[in-house]
Amino acid sequence: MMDEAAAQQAFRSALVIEGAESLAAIEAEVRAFAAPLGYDRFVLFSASATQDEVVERIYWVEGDWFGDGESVDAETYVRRCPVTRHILEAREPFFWTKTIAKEGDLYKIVRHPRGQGVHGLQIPVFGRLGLEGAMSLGGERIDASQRARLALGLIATMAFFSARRLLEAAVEAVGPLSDREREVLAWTAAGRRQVEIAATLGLSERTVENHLRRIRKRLGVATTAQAIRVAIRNGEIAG
Amino acid sequence: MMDEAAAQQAFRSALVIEGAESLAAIEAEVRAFAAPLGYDRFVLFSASATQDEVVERIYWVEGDWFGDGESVDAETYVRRCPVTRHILEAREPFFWTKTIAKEGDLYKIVRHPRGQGVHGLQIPVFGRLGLEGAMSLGGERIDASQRARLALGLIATMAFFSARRLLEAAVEAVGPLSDREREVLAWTAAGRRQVEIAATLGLSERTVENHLRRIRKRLGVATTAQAIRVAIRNGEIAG
DNA sequence: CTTTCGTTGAGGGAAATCCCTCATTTCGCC
DNA sequence: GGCGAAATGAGGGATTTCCCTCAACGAAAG
Repeated sequence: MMDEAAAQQAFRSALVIEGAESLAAIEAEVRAFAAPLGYDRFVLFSASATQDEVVERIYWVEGDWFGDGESVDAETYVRRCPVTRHILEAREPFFWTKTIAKEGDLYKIVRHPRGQGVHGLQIPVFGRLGLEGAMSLGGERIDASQRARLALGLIATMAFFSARRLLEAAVEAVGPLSDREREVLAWTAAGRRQVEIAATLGLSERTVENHLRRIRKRLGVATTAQAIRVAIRNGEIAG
Repeated sequence: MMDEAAAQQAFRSALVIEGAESLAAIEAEVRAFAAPLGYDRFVLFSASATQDEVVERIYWVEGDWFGDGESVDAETYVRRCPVTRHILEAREPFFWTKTIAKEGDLYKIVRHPRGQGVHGLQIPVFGRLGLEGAMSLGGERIDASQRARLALGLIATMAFFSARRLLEAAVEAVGPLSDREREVLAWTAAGRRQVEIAATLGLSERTVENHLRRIRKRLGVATTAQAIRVAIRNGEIAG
């Protein structure tokens, strides 16, 4: 059970993670903090609520998630795990339990995991565009206290943003849209009007309008509404 | 400066706030936790990047935010404060400083507030729909350490969700769309204009327009472009 | 050093959307 | 039978978006 020192350690770890300069450093810190609480399986990934594929990109996967002898790879496992899909409806971190039944694995969202099997904590990470990522931690004898939930929530959120900062920086500029265009479109998808976006970004209405026209042209669509869908499909903006 | 006991207290307070049954209880807990850190001014409100008004509803305002003798009410103050608007661009909690210059108050976003004037910490709160609220804390001699930032971030996030739970009883009833509405929206997402959809479905332009308005209302969004994203997110239409 | 590209901004006008209210019909339900 | 919700449609006006062209500036690329 988390004590005073652990509470202090949570903030210390969060700061270390925030300033981390490599994914390995993040992993090490998370591992070190979570191990005493009984967690020894980790998954960290970016996500979006876009239809089928919840999981966008997996940053880190570690530990014995599948029962031994399973032949599925980590990626497939994460993507099809029902617990992963549940973050679509989740508004906050939640515990889950996997029990092995005769018909196969049975996953359940629970308030207080106990008993046999693998238990875990799934932490959705929200940002300006809604669901942006998540972290899942698991183990067989975990600290499932409310305090652990809060502390791991803090750690996981920091880990996600920090990992994304490190990993997505190099990969940026993939799509045909420029940064500015993506920004304008993201705000449009968020429901803001041209004049509002202009105010927010410190531009003239004209410029925002010009950006949007350019966006439509680039995406080869007729209307802005369609541009939203195409952009989401292409991963240009978050779903 | 936050010590071990304070770290422990942060989690304890967060849990108290999570389980609070009245706004007063939340306020008391936040006050109690923040006071030792030098914070004695508070604002808690729901916000949205999808409306013209950033601030939607103010849950709690307390403390001497304006210099004495000011005649503006709290609401007006919060709504027009430049720091408040900055949460639109923020991705994480940030410190700010208000210095009193001859030409009026000068607000600045800073990393380490110091010196004369009122300092504060603004904490944006994100949820499934992106920016959903924020909390601002201020004082004249505040603990602006990184650890305090994390702890107050935790407290503020919890305070917001808890306050909203109490005050916005049956909000967020994102009702499902009717078949016809879904059909109209699907065509819209496909890039068709209202008049084209009317022709395709054998309706009048008016009806298509009325359907779209109803859709926006149901999804609780401001523009059709936003409706596309929200509908995709909810699985109403294909992404 | 020239060209390209991204970003910014504008004029002028056409087209489309959005907003309010009101009304009719159909359909399932108690 | 009456009641509410969905679907349909309209009037009339206010906003907003969209389209075309033109132009300047800086940075990066050739």
